[in-house]
Amino acid sequence: MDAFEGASLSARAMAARPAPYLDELNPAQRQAVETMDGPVLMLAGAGTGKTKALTARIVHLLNTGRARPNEILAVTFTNKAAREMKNRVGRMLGETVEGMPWLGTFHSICVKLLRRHAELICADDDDEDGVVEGAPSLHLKSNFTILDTDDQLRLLKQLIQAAGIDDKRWPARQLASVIDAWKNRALTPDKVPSADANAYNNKGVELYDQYQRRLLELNAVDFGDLLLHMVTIFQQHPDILRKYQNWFRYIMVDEYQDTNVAQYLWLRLLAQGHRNICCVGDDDQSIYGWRGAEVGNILRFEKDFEGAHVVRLEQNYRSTPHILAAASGVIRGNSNRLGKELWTEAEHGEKVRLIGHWDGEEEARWIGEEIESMQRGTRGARAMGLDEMAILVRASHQMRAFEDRFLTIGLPYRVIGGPRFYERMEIRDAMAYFRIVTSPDDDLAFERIVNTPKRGLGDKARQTIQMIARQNGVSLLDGATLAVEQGAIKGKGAKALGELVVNIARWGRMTRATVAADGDAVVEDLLTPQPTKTEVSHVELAQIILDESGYTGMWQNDKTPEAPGRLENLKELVKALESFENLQGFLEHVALVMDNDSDDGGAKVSIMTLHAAKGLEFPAVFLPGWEDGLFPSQRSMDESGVKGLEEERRLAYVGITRAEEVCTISFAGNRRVFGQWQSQLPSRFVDELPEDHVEVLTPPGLYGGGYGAAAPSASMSAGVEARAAAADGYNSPGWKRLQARASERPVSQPRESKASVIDMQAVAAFMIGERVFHQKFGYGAVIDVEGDKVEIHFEKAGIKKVVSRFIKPAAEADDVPF
DNA sequence: TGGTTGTGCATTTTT
DNA sequence: TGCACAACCA
Repeated sequence: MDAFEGASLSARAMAARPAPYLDELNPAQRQAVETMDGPVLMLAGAGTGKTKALTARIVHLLNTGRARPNEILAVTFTNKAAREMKNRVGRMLGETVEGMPWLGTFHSICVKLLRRHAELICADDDDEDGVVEGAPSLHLKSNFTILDTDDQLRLLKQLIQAAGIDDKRWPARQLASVIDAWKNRALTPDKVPSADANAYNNKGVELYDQYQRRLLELNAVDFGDLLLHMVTIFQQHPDILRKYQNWFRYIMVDEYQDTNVAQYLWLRLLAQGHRNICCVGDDDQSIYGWRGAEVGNILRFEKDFEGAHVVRLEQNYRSTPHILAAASGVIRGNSNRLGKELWTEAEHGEKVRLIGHWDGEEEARWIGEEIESMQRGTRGARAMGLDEMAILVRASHQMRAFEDRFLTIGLPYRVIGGPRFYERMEIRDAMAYFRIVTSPDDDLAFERIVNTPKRGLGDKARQTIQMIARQNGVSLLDGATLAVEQGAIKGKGAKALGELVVNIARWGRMTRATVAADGDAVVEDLLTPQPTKTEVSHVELAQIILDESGYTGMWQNDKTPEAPGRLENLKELVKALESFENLQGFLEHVALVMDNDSDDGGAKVSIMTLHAAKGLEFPAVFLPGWEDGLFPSQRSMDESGVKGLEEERRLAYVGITRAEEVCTISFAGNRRVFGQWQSQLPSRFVDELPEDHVEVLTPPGLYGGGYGAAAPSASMSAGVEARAAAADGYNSPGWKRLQARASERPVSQPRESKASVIDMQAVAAFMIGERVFHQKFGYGAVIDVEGDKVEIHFEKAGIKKVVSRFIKPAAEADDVPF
């Protein structure tokens, strides 16, 4: 079956004349839709109807007969966005959406393409004259498996060990991220610039090379390869590139600000011919710099594609003026922008609300109650449903506080973007079973399941299998068979392994039987007698595999609290099989298609990270945890400096602009970090909120009432006055002044408070260069002061960041000069 | 082999 | 604080 075949809706779409969808657009949107030839950059702010415009453009292309559905390449970043766009196109056309095979994520499209050309990826392919001795040159095969992060780590770990590198000092995940970054920048091992060569203890490139070779041996690719391989193929095979350039007559890219170098190259190669490329994006919403996205791509679009039309979408249909103004105020702090001013016709609306809390738990408690009262309609103009509210956090560990709280008060919630369904351990185990059954060469799958459930096969047994397999040049599964036959493995393990091998072979036969039955054997079925034993559907077979292998049993006997959930997931997995023809088809699609959108009814509050919230909108949004170090994240600032800070600010912008009616920002004075209580300063972004559009709320509990003793722990129990002081400092309009004072005051001052009392005002009482003493780290010199955190170069312990109340001026600690 | 205990470290963000 | 991994013991 060729994906290039025409699609059913094309004929009708092309015949259609009227274009009612155009009437629904505003002038800017309409311009973006009707500028059909040549490069177009649609600069679309948050909530300006860019998806609508993009969809209309697709429909218009079809409607005017400029392209057939399968000649349009439309790329999104998430499966969800792709699905949504398909649905919208279908709705606009009043047709089903089967006909847009090239609407999808970068990854899903590249999988399709790469399966057609996999054999072009090989080792040592440019050497014509016999280089390889003995070893046949390796080619990728079209049935390659896609490595997930876990497999990738396992593989790298093996390589690191083989290279004799101390895994503790250079963990595999570090190598993984180095390689990942290279792939994002479209750097194959031979192209890694020498400036990067010292990455990973100078062994980075070498290991990268070995890793790629190993992947080829395993007939596998990782996420980055999907794109990178396609770029390589396009670069090395102009004829193939030309074929696709001609085929994809129109190219559309959503969220262009998030493209990395590899994606950018890929797109540029494809668009080179006709240059009918339309990119949509918002430089202010570029929040994936950390995984290689280059805001530069959107900033230099006009240079890349000369004569590009730039259309600005600036009318916002989503939020109230106050919310919009607050977001604009924050994003104004960034310097490198294309510049857009969003405006709205909406008039009324609440100001953005700001509230400070004593600690993270109180914050969760307050938000919980606020949600309940909004639900009842006691607060604000109308009663809201739970699914109209969302809590957006910076880092996923912040979710815990809310989950705890909501569980105790019985507030239904849903966490979006947790570990994806197919990434869960049990799902991957089950998939590994399916994989080894359908393709016995899959060594990764074999490794994963040999001893799951426990079969008494430990490290030694596995090494033996490895060895035998390598000696005979066969797969691990065959190696295991040999090992059993030769008696290389003894005892319980041998028996269990023997059974496993036999079972896998048997299931494999059953699979092939079901494939045949599902296939085109209708006529033959009438002629040949029914194959008696093979009358199982692939769904039943999957169940049989899981049951007979003992995998289901393993979880049934497991008494940990997660076990029932895992069994539930397995059931779901088996159910998901129903929509596929056979196991093989399922395996090909699952990794890229399945997500955990389990819409198990009932209105629920959504909890998610800011990243996961991009593209979504909610009437009411809570943005907790606006504290320096948490948001903006310390790490982001440490690693990428101003660039990092600007990305954090864009994240703040994304957060605020998710809100339609009510936006509530909050921060806590104290937070538990690694089980330690730490005092926090409000985020610098809080200061950047324009005062006229913000209402500062007073937290409950300030006047003695409210929540009783919320003292976080005995040692830190601060007593009423400190608490009141904290709350007062933050929530009277003085919160801004307090911060100003703190930052103006890197001067050494005698501090009055004792360390046992939390005093918000006791911040930053040290001077840069001052010699200080710390109980644990000893003596050191102050390098930097930031809020109440002081960065110190300790003589013994190196550079550390310490909360100021844990250090003393060196003179106080010890008068003896050094 | 497999289970247990102990240590050290960690929290961004994900197709 | 809690998880992951390593060393240890049965």
